[in-house]
Amino acid sequence: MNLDSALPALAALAHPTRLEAFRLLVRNEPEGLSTGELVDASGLTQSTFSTHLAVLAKAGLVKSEKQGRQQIQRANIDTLRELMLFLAKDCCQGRAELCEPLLAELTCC
Amino acid sequence: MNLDSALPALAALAHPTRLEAFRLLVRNEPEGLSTGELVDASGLTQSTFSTHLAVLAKAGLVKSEKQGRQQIQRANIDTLRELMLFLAKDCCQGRAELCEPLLAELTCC
DNA sequence: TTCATGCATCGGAATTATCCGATGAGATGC
DNA sequence: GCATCTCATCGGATAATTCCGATGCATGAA
Repeated sequence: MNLDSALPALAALAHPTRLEAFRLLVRNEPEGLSTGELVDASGLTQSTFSTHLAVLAKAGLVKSEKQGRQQIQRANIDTLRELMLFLAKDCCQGRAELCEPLLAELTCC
Repeated sequence: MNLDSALPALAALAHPTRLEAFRLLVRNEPEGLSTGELVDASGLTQSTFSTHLAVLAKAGLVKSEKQGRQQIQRANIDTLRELMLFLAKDCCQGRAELCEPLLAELTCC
């Protein structure tokens, strides 16, 4: 993950509909949810939500898979991990004291 | 950090100029940099960069302090930590196996 | 074959973001 | 007082985002 791949990921998450959808998918790992279920949860139109989903997919945060005539969506935790590593990297280089509290709180969960 | 505070933070970082400025401030902790130095690094107009800085400040990612007639900007690592915790929380609840690789890579730095 | 379902994509309208130059406010130096 | 420096804010132009209904394209059922 570099600047060019972190920016689309951040932009994808910087929208209430997309952030909610992504978190919903994370909570539904590893089964995933169909696009229709996500549409219902969003309260938006099917076409509108479809474009949001495309943004998440283009950023690598969501992977989809055909299943009959449904499209099953799954969160890509690897991309989330890489994004967090990218954000944390600058803090940690040469000054671990900045990231230690972060690690302390992360390990508790 | 909840959804309403995470969204402005994500939106603030989802712009090349702001992400670069924030990372530059993180690397310059804890001294900080003046607004003018950040403007020079951005290559943008002073007024344009000032609005970007206001976005970062409003999201709580940057704190500023007067020093003479300069404004010293500093990264707020607490907000970054809270944002990362917010993003990681959903992965970890009930399924530590999703976040373990993340922690493993974070502890190495 | 025919019909219905699930989803992506197109066209267009409304909103928002981004950028710049110009101006204003506060602090410092002469 | 007066000029200068540093930065925030205003107006306005351009570009991007967001949203919806309509359409198209598969898949599965009748």
